[in-house]
Amino acid sequence: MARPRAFDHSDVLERAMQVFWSKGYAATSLADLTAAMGLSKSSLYDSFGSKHDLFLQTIDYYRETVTKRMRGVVDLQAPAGQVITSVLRRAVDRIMEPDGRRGCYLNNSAVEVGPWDADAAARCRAGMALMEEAFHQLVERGQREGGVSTRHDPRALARFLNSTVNGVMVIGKTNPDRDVLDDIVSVALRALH
Amino acid sequence: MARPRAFDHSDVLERAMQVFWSKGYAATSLADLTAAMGLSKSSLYDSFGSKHDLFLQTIDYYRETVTKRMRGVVDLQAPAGQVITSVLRRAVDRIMEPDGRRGCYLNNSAVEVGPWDADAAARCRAGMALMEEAFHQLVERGQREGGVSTRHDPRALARFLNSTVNGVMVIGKTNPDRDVLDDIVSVALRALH
DNA sequence: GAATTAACGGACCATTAAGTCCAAAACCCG
DNA sequence: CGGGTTTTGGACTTAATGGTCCGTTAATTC
Repeated sequence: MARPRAFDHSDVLERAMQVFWSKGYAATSLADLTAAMGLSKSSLYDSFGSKHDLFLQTIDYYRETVTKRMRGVVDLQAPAGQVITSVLRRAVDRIMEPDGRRGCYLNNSAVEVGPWDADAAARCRAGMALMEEAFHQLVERGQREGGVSTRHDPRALARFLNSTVNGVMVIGKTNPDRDVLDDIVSVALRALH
Repeated sequence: MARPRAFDHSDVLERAMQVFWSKGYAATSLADLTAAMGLSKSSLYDSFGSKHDLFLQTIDYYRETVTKRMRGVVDLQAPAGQVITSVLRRAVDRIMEPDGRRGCYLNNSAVEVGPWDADAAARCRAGMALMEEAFHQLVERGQREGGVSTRHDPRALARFLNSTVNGVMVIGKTNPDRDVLDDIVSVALRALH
């Protein structure tokens, strides 16, 4: 009866996110977006509303993908202490990759746009909460298994780990030096064991 | 013979920095700047070159004031371990103040503008290095005095502390909850002692 | 093949931004 | 007072930007 959707919605959303991620919200123009998404301006407005609406949708999209990935990590069979270690180490690895020093999307967005964009800020906060929650589950399991020190409240450790990841992201953004980031992670991990 | 400068250069620079700090670079318009600085557009361009030049100068200015403050902190008579503790705690206090959740100026600027502004990024990196250096001196002294664990290299601890401060800033920006920040600092301090 | 809907191209608009320029005014000091 | 400077106000330019609109084209189903 009619023409079906010719482009994959979440694929296009993903590409929009990549642009915002690389350039930031304000520095991204509609021309950048249409180029990256392979969409005409009219289609963009038809499907996503506006630049700002699109931006909010990319944050939601990011949160969902991260949620999925984190769920996979939390459900891993390995001892939770080791899982936490490898999560931190992989964060460092990713920063050292060519396109990795863009930092964390939630982090970037919250910093750039938070002060004047309550909608975006709320979404970022929700995303951060999910990260903390994932760490929380890992820490609880780690403490039961014995791989993680019980000197601290699991909630406190989860918050600390979340903060550490974000700290690494920020430091890595200004100074992507492997030795520096490894030092940070080493000390942080010491606090867990 | 002639009219002396009618405004205080660094005072005006300070105000410009406050605006950039609160709104970010891109979201700050010339109108915002002239209003806050109490200067006409012509004077602004005469004295500072351009919006972008002005921005770079505010980063330099910030670095200098922070350097001074940090030097004062490093030279404090109290045991270095206690000084470090109070530095972290004060960071949390400042975030809880009404205008404190703006985060760290270097941090914000690096995140927002770093990807496309090499000049600003370099200045931010230099500022971060100064912070790390201050922590380094404190840690070394703390280890000599016995208040800081010698299990880690002083450089590694300095980097860790610097990262922790930045992590706290970012978390505090998205979720300014005192309990969360206190948890982070408590765990981090445990790693030192 | 006709009806229906998705997507495009691109002209068009309104707004706002940064930046320039210059004549007038405010100011200080000899 | 008057000469030399600083600072101002505001008109003006230039160049993007986000956003709207609509006629056209393409794809799909009945």
